[in-house]
Amino acid sequence: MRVVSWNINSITSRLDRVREWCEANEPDVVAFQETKTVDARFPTDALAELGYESAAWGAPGGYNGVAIISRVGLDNVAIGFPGQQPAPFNEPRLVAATCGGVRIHSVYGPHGRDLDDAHYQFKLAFFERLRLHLIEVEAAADDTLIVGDFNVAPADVDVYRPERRVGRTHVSPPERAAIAALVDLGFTDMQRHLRPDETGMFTYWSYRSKLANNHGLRIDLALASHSVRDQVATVWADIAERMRSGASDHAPLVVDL
DNA sequence: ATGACCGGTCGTACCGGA
Repeated sequence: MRVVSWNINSITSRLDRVREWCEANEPDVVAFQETKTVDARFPTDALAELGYESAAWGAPGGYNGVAIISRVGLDNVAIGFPGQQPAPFNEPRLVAATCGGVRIHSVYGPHGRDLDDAHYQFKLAFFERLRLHLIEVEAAADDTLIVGDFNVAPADVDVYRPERRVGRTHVSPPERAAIAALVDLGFTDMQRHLRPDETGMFTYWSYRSKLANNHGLRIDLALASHSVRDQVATVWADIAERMRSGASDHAPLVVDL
Protein backbone atom coordinates (compact mmCIF):
# COMPACT_ATOMS: atom_id res chain seq x y z
CA MET A 1 0.00 0.00 0.00
CA ARG A 2 1.24 3.45 -0.91
CA VAL A 3 0.28 6.28 1.47
CA VAL A 4 1.23 9.87 0.69
CA SER A 5 1.29 13.07 2.74
CA TRP A 6 1.05 16.20 0.64
CA ASN A 7 0.67 19.81 1.64
CA ILE A 8 -1.03 20.82 -1.57
CA ASN A 9 -1.30 24.62 -1.09
CA SER A 10 -4.83 24.83 -2.53
CA ILE A 11 -6.40 21.67 -3.91
CA THR A 12 -8.44 23.67 -6.41
CA SER A 13 -5.49 25.45 -8.02
CA ARG A 14 -3.46 22.23 -7.81
CA LEU A 15 -6.02 19.83 -9.23
CA ASP A 16 -4.17 19.24 -12.51
CA ARG A 17 -0.98 18.41 -10.58
CA VAL A 18 -2.88 16.05 -8.29
CA ARG A 19 -4.47 14.30 -11.24
CA GLU A 20 -1.20 13.89 -13.12
CA TRP A 21 0.78 12.86 -10.04
CA CYS A 22 -1.76 10.28 -8.94
CA GLU A 23 -1.97 8.77 -12.40
CA ALA A 24 1.81 8.48 -12.54
CA ASN A 25 2.41 7.30 -8.97
CA GLU A 26 -0.69 5.26 -8.13
CA PRO A 27 -1.06 6.14 -4.44
CA ASP A 28 -3.66 4.18 -2.50
CA VAL A 29 -4.18 6.94 0.04
CA VAL A 30 -3.28 10.64 -0.06
CA ALA A 31 -3.47 12.77 3.08
CA PHE A 32 -3.66 16.41 2.08
CA GLN A 33 -2.98 19.57 4.06
CA GLU A 34 -3.72 23.19 3.16
CA THR A 35 -6.54 22.30 0.83
CA LYS A 36 -7.74 25.90 1.32
CA THR A 37 -11.28 25.27 0.26
CA VAL A 38 -14.69 24.72 1.80
CA ASP A 39 -16.14 21.22 1.56
CA ALA A 40 -18.69 22.24 -1.07
CA ARG A 41 -15.87 23.18 -3.44
CA PHE A 42 -13.61 20.23 -2.68
CA PRO A 43 -13.10 18.36 -6.00
CA THR A 44 -14.83 15.17 -4.83
CA ASP A 45 -16.13 14.29 -8.30
CA ALA A 46 -12.80 14.82 -10.07
CA LEU A 47 -11.07 12.60 -7.51
CA ALA A 48 -13.81 9.98 -7.81
CA GLU A 49 -13.05 9.83 -11.53
CA LEU A 50 -9.49 8.90 -10.53
CA GLY A 51 -10.89 6.17 -8.31
CA TYR A 52 -10.72 7.82 -4.90
CA GLU A 53 -13.23 8.36 -2.14
CA SER A 54 -12.78 11.65 -0.28
CA ALA A 55 -13.09 12.84 3.29
CA ALA A 56 -12.47 16.58 3.36
CA TRP A 57 -12.69 19.27 6.00
CA GLY A 58 -12.24 22.92 5.11
CA ALA A 59 -13.49 26.21 6.46
CA PRO A 60 -14.34 29.59 4.94
CA GLY A 61 -11.54 32.12 4.69
CA GLY A 62 -9.08 30.25 2.53
CA TYR A 63 -6.80 28.95 5.30
CA ASN A 64 -5.85 25.46 6.46
CA GLY A 65 -8.03 22.55 5.36
CA VAL A 66 -7.24 18.82 5.42
CA ALA A 67 -8.47 15.77 3.53
CA ILE A 68 -7.86 12.08 3.01
CA ILE A 69 -8.58 10.36 -0.29
CA SER A 70 -8.43 6.59 -0.63
CA ARG A 71 -9.00 3.81 -3.12
CA VAL A 72 -8.63 1.08 -0.46
CA GLY A 73 -11.58 2.05 1.73
CA LEU A 74 -12.36 5.10 3.81
CA ASP A 75 -13.97 4.06 7.07
CA ASN A 76 -14.64 5.61 10.46
CA VAL A 77 -13.89 9.13 9.26
CA ALA A 78 -13.17 11.48 12.16
CA ILE A 79 -13.20 15.22 11.56
CA GLY A 80 -10.94 17.08 13.98
CA PHE A 81 -11.21 16.70 17.72
CA PRO A 82 -14.52 15.37 18.98
CA GLY A 83 -17.32 17.68 20.01
CA GLN A 84 -17.55 21.43 19.80
CA GLN A 85 -14.08 22.89 20.06
CA PRO A 86 -13.33 26.46 21.11
CA ALA A 87 -11.45 28.54 18.54
CA PRO A 88 -8.82 28.09 17.34
CA PHE A 89 -8.98 24.36 18.10
CA ASN A 90 -11.87 24.17 15.62
CA GLU A 91 -9.61 25.05 12.69
CA PRO A 92 -9.53 22.32 10.02
CA ARG A 93 -6.18 20.74 10.89
CA LEU A 94 -6.97 17.09 11.54
CA VAL A 95 -8.89 14.36 9.78
CA ALA A 96 -8.60 10.62 10.28
CA ALA A 97 -9.87 7.56 8.46
CA THR A 98 -9.20 3.85 8.33
CA CYS A 99 -7.89 2.86 4.90
CA GLY A 100 -6.77 -0.64 4.01
CA GLY A 101 -6.62 -1.60 7.66
CA VAL A 102 -4.46 1.34 8.74
CA ARG A 103 -5.71 4.24 10.85
CA ILE A 104 -4.43 7.29 8.98
CA HIS A 105 -4.33 10.82 10.37
CA SER A 106 -3.75 13.88 8.19
CA VAL A 107 -2.31 16.63 10.40
CA TYR A 108 -1.69 20.27 9.58
CA GLY A 109 0.25 21.80 12.45
CA PRO A 110 -0.13 25.51 13.16
CA HIS A 111 2.63 27.74 11.84
CA GLY A 112 3.31 29.72 15.00
CA ARG A 113 4.48 32.89 13.27
CA ASP A 114 6.94 34.04 16.00
CA LEU A 115 8.05 32.73 19.36
CA ASP A 116 6.35 35.63 21.17
CA ASP A 117 3.11 35.34 19.19
CA ALA A 118 -0.14 33.90 20.53
CA HIS A 119 -0.13 31.59 17.49
CA TYR A 120 3.03 29.99 18.84
CA GLN A 121 1.31 29.18 22.12
CA PHE A 122 -1.57 27.72 20.13
CA LYS A 123 0.88 25.63 18.14
CA LEU A 124 2.22 24.04 21.32
CA ALA A 125 -1.31 23.60 22.70
CA PHE A 126 -2.46 22.00 19.45
CA PHE A 127 0.20 19.30 19.63
CA GLU A 128 -0.61 18.59 23.28
CA ARG A 129 -4.30 18.42 22.37
CA LEU A 130 -3.42 16.00 19.56
CA ARG A 131 -1.36 13.88 21.94
CA LEU A 132 -4.26 13.60 24.40
CA HIS A 133 -6.64 12.86 21.51
CA LEU A 134 -4.45 9.98 20.37
CA ILE A 135 -4.41 8.57 23.90
CA GLU A 136 -8.04 9.12 24.86
CA VAL A 137 -9.99 8.79 21.60
CA GLU A 138 -7.72 6.74 19.35
CA ALA A 139 -6.82 4.54 22.30
CA ALA A 140 -5.58 1.67 20.19
CA ALA A 141 -2.58 3.48 18.81
CA ASP A 142 -1.31 0.49 16.83
CA ASP A 143 -1.97 0.06 13.11
CA THR A 144 -1.69 3.83 12.93
CA LEU A 145 0.12 6.19 10.58
CA ILE A 146 0.13 9.88 11.45
CA VAL A 147 1.25 11.96 8.50
CA GLY A 148 1.17 15.62 7.66
CA ASP A 149 2.78 19.01 7.68
CA PHE A 150 3.76 19.45 11.32
CA ASN A 151 5.54 22.74 10.74
CA VAL A 152 8.32 21.51 13.01
CA ALA A 153 11.77 20.35 11.93
CA PRO A 154 12.56 17.64 14.49
CA ALA A 155 16.34 18.15 14.50
CA ASP A 156 19.00 20.53 13.20
CA VAL A 157 19.79 18.09 10.38
CA ASP A 158 16.26 18.78 9.10
CA VAL A 159 17.11 22.43 8.47
CA TYR A 160 19.47 24.07 6.04
CA ARG A 161 21.87 26.25 8.00
CA PRO A 162 20.19 25.71 11.37
CA GLU A 163 22.34 28.35 13.04
CA ARG A 164 20.40 30.98 11.10
CA ARG A 165 17.05 29.81 12.45
CA VAL A 166 17.80 30.01 16.16
CA GLY A 167 15.10 32.03 17.89
CA ARG A 168 12.52 31.38 15.19
CA THR A 169 9.65 28.97 14.83
CA HIS A 170 9.86 25.38 13.54
CA VAL A 171 13.09 24.64 15.39
CA SER A 172 12.55 25.84 18.97
CA PRO A 173 13.08 23.33 21.79
CA PRO A 174 9.41 23.45 22.92
CA GLU A 175 8.20 22.64 19.38
CA ARG A 176 10.66 19.78 19.11
CA ALA A 177 9.63 18.56 22.54
CA ALA A 178 6.00 18.57 21.39
CA ILE A 179 6.88 16.30 18.45
CA ALA A 180 9.03 14.13 20.69
CA ALA A 181 6.06 13.74 23.06
CA LEU A 182 3.98 12.41 20.16
CA VAL A 183 6.77 10.03 19.18
CA ASP A 184 6.98 8.90 22.82
CA LEU A 185 3.47 7.50 22.52
CA GLY A 186 5.07 4.72 20.52
CA PHE A 187 5.53 6.18 17.05
CA THR A 188 8.54 6.25 14.77
CA ASP A 189 9.59 9.10 12.46
CA MET A 190 9.86 6.80 9.46
CA GLN A 191 11.90 8.96 7.08
CA ARG A 192 14.53 9.55 9.76
CA HIS A 193 14.36 5.93 10.88
CA LEU A 194 14.99 4.53 7.41
CA ARG A 195 17.53 7.16 6.33
CA PRO A 196 19.30 8.09 9.56
CA ASP A 197 22.49 9.40 7.98
CA GLU A 198 21.05 11.34 5.07
CA THR A 199 21.63 15.08 5.06
CA GLY A 200 19.79 17.68 3.00
CA MET A 201 16.68 15.50 3.22
CA PHE A 202 13.87 18.04 3.04
CA THR A 203 10.17 18.17 2.18
CA TYR A 204 9.56 21.91 1.85
CA TRP A 205 11.27 24.65 -0.12
CA SER A 206 10.09 28.25 -0.18
CA TYR A 207 8.83 29.57 -3.49
CA ARG A 208 11.34 32.36 -2.98
CA SER A 209 14.36 30.08 -2.80
CA LYS A 210 16.39 28.65 -5.62
CA LEU A 211 15.63 24.94 -5.63
CA ALA A 212 19.13 24.08 -6.78
CA ASN A 213 20.45 25.51 -3.48
CA ASN A 214 18.36 23.00 -1.51
CA HIS A 215 17.46 25.59 1.11
CA GLY A 216 14.70 23.42 2.50
CA LEU A 217 13.19 22.08 5.68
CA ARG A 218 11.98 18.64 6.70
CA ILE A 219 8.68 19.51 8.34
CA ASP A 220 6.38 16.93 6.71
CA LEU A 221 6.57 13.72 8.72
CA ALA A 222 5.29 10.16 8.72
CA LEU A 223 4.91 8.78 12.25
CA ALA A 224 4.20 5.06 12.32
CA SER A 225 3.03 2.86 15.16
CA HIS A 226 5.03 -0.31 15.85
CA SER A 227 2.98 -2.60 13.62
CA VAL A 228 3.04 -0.15 10.72
CA ARG A 229 6.73 0.59 11.16
CA ASP A 230 7.52 -3.06 10.49
CA GLN A 231 5.58 -2.88 7.21
CA VAL A 232 7.19 0.27 5.79
CA ALA A 233 9.64 -0.46 2.99
CA THR A 234 10.63 3.05 1.95
CA VAL A 235 9.82 6.71 2.56
CA TRP A 236 10.76 9.34 0.03
CA ALA A 237 9.94 12.95 -0.81
CA ASP A 238 9.17 13.43 -4.50
CA ILE A 239 11.47 16.36 -5.22
CA ALA A 240 10.86 16.02 -8.96
CA GLU A 241 7.25 16.98 -8.34
CA ARG A 242 8.35 20.01 -6.28
CA MET A 243 10.50 21.14 -9.22
CA ARG A 244 7.68 21.08 -11.71
CA SER A 245 6.07 24.34 -12.72
CA GLY A 246 2.84 24.98 -10.89
CA ALA A 247 3.91 22.80 -7.95
CA SER A 248 3.05 23.14 -4.30
CA ASP A 249 5.89 24.42 -2.12
CA HIS A 250 5.87 21.01 -0.36
CA ALA A 251 6.91 17.76 -2.01
CA PRO A 252 4.67 14.72 -1.69
CA LEU A 253 6.02 12.47 1.07
CA VAL A 254 5.54 8.90 -0.10
CA VAL A 255 5.29 6.02 2.38
CA ASP A 256 5.44 2.56 0.80
CA LEU A 257 4.13 -0.29 2.94
C1' DA B 1 19.77 36.36 1.67
C1' DT B 2 14.19 32.09 1.27
C1' DG B 3 17.91 37.03 -2.14
C1' DA B 4 12.59 38.81 -4.11
C1' DC B 5 7.06 33.76 -4.44
C1' DC B 6 2.56 31.91 -4.04
C1' DG B 7 -2.86 31.39 -3.23
C1' DG B 8 -6.77 33.38 -1.33
C1' DT B 9 -9.90 37.01 -0.42
C1' DC B 10 -16.41 40.33 -1.08
C1' DG B 11 -9.52 41.57 -3.79
C1' DT B 12 -7.42 44.97 -7.63
C1' DA B 13 -3.58 45.46 -1.50
C1' DC B 14 -3.23 42.67 2.02
C1' DC B 15 -2.63 38.48 4.85
C1' DG B 16 -0.53 34.14 5.75
C1' DG B 17 2.61 30.80 4.56
C1' DA B 18 7.57 28.94 6.59
